[in-house]
Amino acid sequence: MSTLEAEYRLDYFEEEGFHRRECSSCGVHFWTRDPDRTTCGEPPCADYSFIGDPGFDEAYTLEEMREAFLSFFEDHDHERIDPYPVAANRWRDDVLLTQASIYDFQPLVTSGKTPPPANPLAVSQPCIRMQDIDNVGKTGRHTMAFEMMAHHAFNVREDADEEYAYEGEVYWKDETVRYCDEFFESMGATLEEITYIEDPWVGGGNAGPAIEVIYKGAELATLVFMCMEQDPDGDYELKDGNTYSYMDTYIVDTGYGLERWTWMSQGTATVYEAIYPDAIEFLKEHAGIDYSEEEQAIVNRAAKLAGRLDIDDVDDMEAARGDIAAKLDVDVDELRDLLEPLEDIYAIADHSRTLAYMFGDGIVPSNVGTGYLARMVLRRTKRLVDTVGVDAPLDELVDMQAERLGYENRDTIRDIVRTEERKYRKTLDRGARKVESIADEYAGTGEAIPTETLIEMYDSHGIQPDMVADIAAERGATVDVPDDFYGLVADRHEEVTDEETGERDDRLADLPETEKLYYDDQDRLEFEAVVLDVFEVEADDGETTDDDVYDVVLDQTMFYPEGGGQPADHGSLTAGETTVEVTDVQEADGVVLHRTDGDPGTGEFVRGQIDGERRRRLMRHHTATHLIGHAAREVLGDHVRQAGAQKGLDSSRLDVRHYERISREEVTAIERVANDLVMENLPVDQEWPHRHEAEAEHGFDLYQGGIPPGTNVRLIHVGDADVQACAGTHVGRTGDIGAVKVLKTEPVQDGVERLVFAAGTAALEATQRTEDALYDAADVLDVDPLDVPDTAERFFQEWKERGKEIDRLTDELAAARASGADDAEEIELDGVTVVVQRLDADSEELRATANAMVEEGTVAVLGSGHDGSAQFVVGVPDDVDVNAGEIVSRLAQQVGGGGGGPPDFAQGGGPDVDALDDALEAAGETVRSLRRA
RNA sequence: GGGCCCGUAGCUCAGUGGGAGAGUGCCUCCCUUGCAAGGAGGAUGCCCUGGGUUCGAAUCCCAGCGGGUCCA
Repeated sequence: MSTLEAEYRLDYFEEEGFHRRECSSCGVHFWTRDPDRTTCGEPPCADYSFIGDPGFDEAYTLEEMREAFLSFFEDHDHERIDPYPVAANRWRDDVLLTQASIYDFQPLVTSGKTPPPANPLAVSQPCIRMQDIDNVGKTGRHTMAFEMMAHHAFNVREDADEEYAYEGEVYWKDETVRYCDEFFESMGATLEEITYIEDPWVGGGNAGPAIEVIYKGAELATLVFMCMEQDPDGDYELKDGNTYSYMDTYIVDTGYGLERWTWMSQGTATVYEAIYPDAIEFLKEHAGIDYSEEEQAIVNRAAKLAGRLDIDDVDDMEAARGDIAAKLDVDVDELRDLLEPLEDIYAIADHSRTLAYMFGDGIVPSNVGTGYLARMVLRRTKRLVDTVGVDAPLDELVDMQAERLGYENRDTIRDIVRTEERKYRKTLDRGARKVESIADEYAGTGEAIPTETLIEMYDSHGIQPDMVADIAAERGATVDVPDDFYGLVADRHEEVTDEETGERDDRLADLPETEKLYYDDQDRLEFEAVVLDVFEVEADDGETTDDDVYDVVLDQTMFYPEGGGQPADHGSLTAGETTVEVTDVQEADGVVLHRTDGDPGTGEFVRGQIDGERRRRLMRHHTATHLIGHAAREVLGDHVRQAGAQKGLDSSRLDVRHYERISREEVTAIERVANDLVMENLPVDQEWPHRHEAEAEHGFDLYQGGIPPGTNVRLIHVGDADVQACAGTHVGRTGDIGAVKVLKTEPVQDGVERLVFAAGTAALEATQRTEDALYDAADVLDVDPLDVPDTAERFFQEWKERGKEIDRLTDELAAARASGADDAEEIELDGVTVVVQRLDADSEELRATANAMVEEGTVAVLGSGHDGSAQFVVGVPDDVDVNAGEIVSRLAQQVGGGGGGPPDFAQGGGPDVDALDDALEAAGETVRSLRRA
C-alpha cells in the first residue's frame, strides 16, 4: 500500500522555492514560500486576518470578481462556458442539486463517453448545499447558495486502450497550481502568506490528490486531481478505507468560492455583507435593526473570531459563543441579543438567493425531490422572516435576488413564492387548531403532551415541536421535547430496501449493435435482414413454458424498441415459408431483441413487416406529446418541464411540473394551441447535430425526457415552434396527427400534473366515447344532451326533496301506528304497556315507529321480515327499568344473529326470517323475565 | 419513490359497529339599540366514490378519487 505523498512533489513547487512543512497545531502537511511558517493557516489553527484588512488590492463586487476570474482564465487559453442549472437531477439521477462545478460533467464527460463543452474550460457554477443550512448566518462564512468558480481540464492517458470522447493531456498538476498562484498574484495577494495543504480527496467512487489553498485564514480554493477509481484490487488505500487504482481519464477539478474571494477583497465582518450588501441593508431597515457604533464594533470583533465556528449542533454554538464573549469581555446574553437578529437576516438573504436559483431554474415546490427541498427552504425562510420581523413580503425578497441573478421568469417566481406561502399559511392554521385542541385536552391534567403526539404532529402535519410548545404554553399545557426528537422521527421512516439484480446473457455482449433503420425513413414498414442469433426465452420461474417464446437478434431492423416512453413496434418476420409474430421489442446495449412466437432460424434471411396501424398511432401520439408539451409551456409558463411521459395507442400522457392544478380554461387553451400547430401542418424534421452546438443553440430545455449519451444528439424540430432531443418515431408533418384532444388532467404528486390526451383516430374515438356517455345519460333522462347538466341538477334536487318527504311521512306513519296499533299484542306489566308488533318495513320505519311509541310511554318491541332478514327494534321509555339491549340480544339470538345498543333503544336482527314470529311470540315472556331479574 | 394523517352542515371540527352532532355562519322572532352583544325557534347532510365483512357501516377491511405532511 502506498500513500499519495509523492503526488504532491511538484516541479512547480520546486522551481518556486516552496517548502513542505507539517502544521505544528494539527499535523497536516502543507507547502509554503515562507520558510519560517509553522502552522497551516486554516482555522482553527489560525484566525481570519483579513477582516477590516482586505487581502487583495481592490474591493470587488460579486459580479466583478466573477468577471475577473473568468476573464483571467480566458486570457490563459480557457473557454468560458455558461453555468448549468442548480437542479442537477435534470441531467443525472443520482443527485438532486448541483453542489460543485464538476457535477456539470458527471457522469458522461468524466467517464469519457461524452466530450466536454470545451477543454480546458472555465465556469462560475451556481451551487446549493443543503447540508450547510444550519451554519448559514451563524458562522459568517457559510452560504447555502454559492457560485463555484472553476477551471477544468479533461485528460486521457496516452497508453489508454479504450476509445474516449477526448484524448491526450491538456494540463495537469503543475499548471493547475501555477494558474492558482498567478490568479492570486493578479489580485494583488501576498504570495508568501498562501499555504497549499495536502488533502487527498475521495468521493463518489473516485479519488485523487487534492490541495486546499489557504490565504489569511480563509480557504479560497480547492484543487482536486481526480485520477483514481475505487478498485478492490487497487494499490492505494485512502482515507475512506477503500482501495483505489488509476483510471484512463484524469481530470483537473478546481473550485474557487466566488463569495469567499469577494469577501477577501472587501474584508467585511461577514461574507454576507460583501456579497449582497443591498439585500442586507434592505433587510436591516425593514426589520428595524440599527446598531450604535459601539455595538457594531462588538459585532465586527466577534465576526473575526467566528471563523472557528463550525456548528454541528446547538451545543457547539453556545460553547463557541461563550468563548467569543469571554475574549471580547462582553456578556454572553448581550452578545447573543446583538448577533441573533443579524444571523437571521444573513440567513434570510442567503435563503432568498437559494430560492431565486431554484425557482429561476424551474424547480417547482413539491412533496418530492428538489421540489421538497425548495419547500423546506421556503418555509424556513418564512419562519426566519417572521421571527426577526421583516415587514416586506417574501416574494419581494426572493425577487430582489432573482433580479440580481438576471432571471427572466421573475413573475412566475413571485407567483410560485406567493402560492407556496399561502399553502404554508394554511398548513400552519390547520396545525395550530389541531395543537390547540390537543393542548386543551392536556391543559388540566398536569400531564405533558406525549412525545408520540409530537412526532405525529410533525410527521403527519408538519408542525415543529417548538410551535407545539408555544401554543401549549398559551393554553397551560406542558411539552417535553426529547433531545433526539428528529432521530425519533427518522425511526418512523426506517425503510426496507429491496433490491433486485438482473442478469444479462453473456452471449448478448458478443453480438454487434443492431443497425437501426427506423430513423432513415420513418414511414417505411418493410425491410430485410439476417438473423444473427436466437435466444429461447424461459418463463420467470426458470421453467420452459408450453408456448414457444424467442428473442431474435437481426443485423438491422425497422422495429422500434420500447424506449423514451414509446412502446415497441409489433409485426412479423418471414423466412421462406415460416412467419413469426413479433409481440415485443427491447434494446439491450445497442442490441435489439425481437420477441417472437417462433424460431426463424439463425443465419436465415428474413423479411420484416411492421404493424402499420400501430406504428402510425404511436407516431401520432409521440409527435402530439411534443405539441402538448409546447402548448402547456405556452399556456402555463416557461417553468413547465416534462416530468415523465408514456405514449400509447389509445391515449398518451405527459407529466409536467407545475405548481397548481390545471384549470378547465387552461386545458382548452392548451388544446387550442396544440391543434393550431396541427392545422399549420408544420414539417417535423430530425437532425443529428453535435451536442454542444445543440446545447449552445437551444439550451438544456432540449432534454425534456432525460439526457442521452454520445457526441451527437438527435433533435426533433416541429417547424420553428418546438425542438427536443428525442429518440422516438414521428410523423412527417403535424397535419398527419389529425387532431389532439386532452382527455383529463390529474395530479400525480404535488408540483406535477398529468395531461392525458389522444391523437388522431384515438382523439376521435375518445371524443365519441364521452359523447356516447352523454347521449346515453340524455336518453335516460329523456332530454336533449345539452340539457343534461340542468336536468341532472333538477333531478338531484328533487331526489333530495323526496328523501326529506319520505322521512316526514315515515314519522307521521309511525305516530299513527303508535296511537292505534291494530294487530299489536299489548302486555301490561306493572302498569307499563309493552307493545309487541310485527310490521314488515325497513329499519328506518321501525325506528321511527318505536320512537313514536316510546313518546307515548310504552315499551316497543318491533320485528320485521323485510329484505330477507329478520330485524328488531326495541325502545324503552326513560322511566321504565328494562334494558332494551338485552331484549334485542335475546330476540336476535333466536333468528341466528345479534344486536345491541344503548339501554333505552336497541336494534338487532338475524338471517332466519322463519323464526321471526316465534321469537316475537315469546317476546312478552322475555321482557317479563328480564324485568324480574 | 416510500411512510404517515385526513375527507361528516357554507366554514372549523367532534363522533370508533346500533337512533347524524357541536361551535360558527345563515333565516325568523324577541329583548335591547354600545361594537365579533343577549334570548327563543328554524333550515341546512348521497357522513368523498365503489366493493367487501356484518342482522346492521359515517364508524371495520380493500380499491379508487381528493387534500395534507414527513423522509430519501
